[in-house]
Amino acid sequence: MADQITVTLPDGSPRSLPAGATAADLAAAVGPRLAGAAVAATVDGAEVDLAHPLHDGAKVAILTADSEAGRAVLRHSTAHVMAQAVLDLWPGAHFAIGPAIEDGFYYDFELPGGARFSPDDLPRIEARMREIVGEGQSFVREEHTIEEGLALFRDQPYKREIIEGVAHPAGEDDPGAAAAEPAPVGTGGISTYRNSSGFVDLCRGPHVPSTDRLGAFKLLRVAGAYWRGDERRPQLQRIYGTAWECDKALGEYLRRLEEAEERDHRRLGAELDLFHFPPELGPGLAVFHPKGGLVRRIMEDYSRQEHEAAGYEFVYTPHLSKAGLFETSGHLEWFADSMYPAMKVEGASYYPKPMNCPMHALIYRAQTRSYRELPLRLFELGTVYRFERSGVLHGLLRARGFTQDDAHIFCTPDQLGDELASLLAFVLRLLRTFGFEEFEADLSTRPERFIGEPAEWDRAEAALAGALDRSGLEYHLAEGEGAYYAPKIDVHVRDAIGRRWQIATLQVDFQEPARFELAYTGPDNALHRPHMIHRALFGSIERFLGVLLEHYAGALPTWLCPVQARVLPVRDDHRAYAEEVRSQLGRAGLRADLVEAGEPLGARIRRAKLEKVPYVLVVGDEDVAGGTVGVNARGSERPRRGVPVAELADKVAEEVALRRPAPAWG
RNA sequence: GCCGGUGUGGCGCAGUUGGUAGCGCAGGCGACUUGUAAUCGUCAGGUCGGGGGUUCGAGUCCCCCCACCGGCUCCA
Repeated sequence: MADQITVTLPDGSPRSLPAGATAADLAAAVGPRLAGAAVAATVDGAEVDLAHPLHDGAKVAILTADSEAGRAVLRHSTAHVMAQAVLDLWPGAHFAIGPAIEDGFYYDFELPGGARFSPDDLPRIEARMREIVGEGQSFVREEHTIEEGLALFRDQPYKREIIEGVAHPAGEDDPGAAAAEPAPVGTGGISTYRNSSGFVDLCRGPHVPSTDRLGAFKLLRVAGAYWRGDERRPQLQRIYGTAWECDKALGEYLRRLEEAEERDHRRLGAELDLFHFPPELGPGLAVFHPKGGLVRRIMEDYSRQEHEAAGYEFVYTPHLSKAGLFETSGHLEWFADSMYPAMKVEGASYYPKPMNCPMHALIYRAQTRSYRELPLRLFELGTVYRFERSGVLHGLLRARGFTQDDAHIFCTPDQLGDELASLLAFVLRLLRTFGFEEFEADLSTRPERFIGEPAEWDRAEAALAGALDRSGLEYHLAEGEGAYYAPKIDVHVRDAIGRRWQIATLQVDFQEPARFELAYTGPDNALHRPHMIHRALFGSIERFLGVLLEHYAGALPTWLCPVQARVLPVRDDHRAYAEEVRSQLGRAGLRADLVEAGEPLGARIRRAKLEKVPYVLVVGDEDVAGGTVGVNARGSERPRRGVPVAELADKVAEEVALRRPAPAWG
């Protein structure tokens, strides 16, 4: 009826438009710059194409390419163009799903005749994509019935399967389906996008109006990926790519990838002579060299010190156990495939332990316990062995042998809340000491397969949630992600370049105490079942060191450095003074070494820098005369000359004592 | 485990259409004695991840295995 409609912009201001106006019209009405940057829109919170007609009273926001939501549209559209290119180049190829992901996109394909992509195919596909982009093909949305959709994709089994899923929502039978790509519209129909060349893809949208809006993209790698994430289903060929709003943003992203590569802890571990994985030992088994051993020992000593202060008692348990222990705990029933197989000795089966908890339960059970002893906190740097599948190993971050800073807290139901709250505080304090500032937690709840009673799980989950609420820590609910015996809180950190690492874990277990028949005598003189908290703060020492190396790009805080200072005499005749400086630093509790004047000073400085030594100390004529050193601190612009040795020693010793994350003079 | 890729002296790399392995760094030795990211010379070091095959002859072609890398699946 009315010729005009009124819509509301994100800032709350109303805007009148002719009836039938689209989101693109709105963008144009606001201004040419917005019209140029627009890639899609949201109407009442739902994402739509720019060609979407607006209704009266709609709340509309224009999505631009430089926002996260806008980039997601861009990436999704780029994925479609990639699919179009692949289907052009491999007639008869099947295509499956192609969503936007963080920093990019992928699309899964199945090539005719079981063919596979090779890395050489990526440039060919990219070239075809650039042609499509150059042609400025429009994305045209169409709505179809299920029947029409099935007919349209008669040669595309994966698309048909998705459509069937829309027709008959499987719900809980098919959890993987919706995860990767949102269902292509809900109720009884599907939507597609047709490019002007005739390429049609099943898709919920929205898309950019035309392929000419794309261009800052690059295909990165090919990989195998199971259809619907199910390893019993066919494995498809996945191509990963990245796409950005402009070449500059693309370039910055590619540089970030290079930077991440330079931070690779496996590479740093070799360069800094910290550890390696000898093939003779087998996959996933590391040895620590003297320097790596030193870093590790400092970490472990610090951990022990903090645990002692927090009321933990130290225990030691063996690496092996007879099978019965892991039958009692349930590990053999649940994780036998991920355990090293048994060795048979004297008619018994012995397994390397995959966890420490059953042994700690035995220590608890070694005597009758009174409520007065609780909470009982048993701590161990316990080395465990897990037979991880060969394809998942990843340096120290995923190894087959590793050491947990593991503890089990046995407590009464009344004590649970306070224990959990103080544990969360403990974790954050520890992680801050190691230079992490941003934390996120996941609360993982009862999985589909579990032991025990749902009511117990509910109580355990409530205890964890309560502790999180008290801590003020931001957290996400990870439903069904708990361990088979307990719900858990996983604490993640963000590293220096924004990557998220899972570090600590904290689990409330009502099951193992029952399986091991643990008990304590209460004030009522009756037997009660204790609760058991499993917790590891570093998680794995090895893994945590790997994360630290990536976080600091190998430039560890001074307190953790194997060599904290290196003294370099300018000439041989400064050697005696240099030795005096070195030993003075040693007396101040610092780890300092000395490199003689066998090669030019510049070369020695360069080597020290490559080894990321925090303080390079040069001593020459002036220093011998004045009792000073030249201080070249890691990360500083220029060296300082003439610093009194005592002053330097004090400053660095203080930095170490305070465990500062970077050289004080940096 | 699955898909793809890679595997040459401690490390980083070169090795044309198959004809019996090179370079840089690191290391040893010698010289140089040096004020803030690579001094010069010299020596030594590999049979080319392992095994099998094709060939007169294989680092270079084929097969099997192993390890590593990138993903997928998994992660108590």
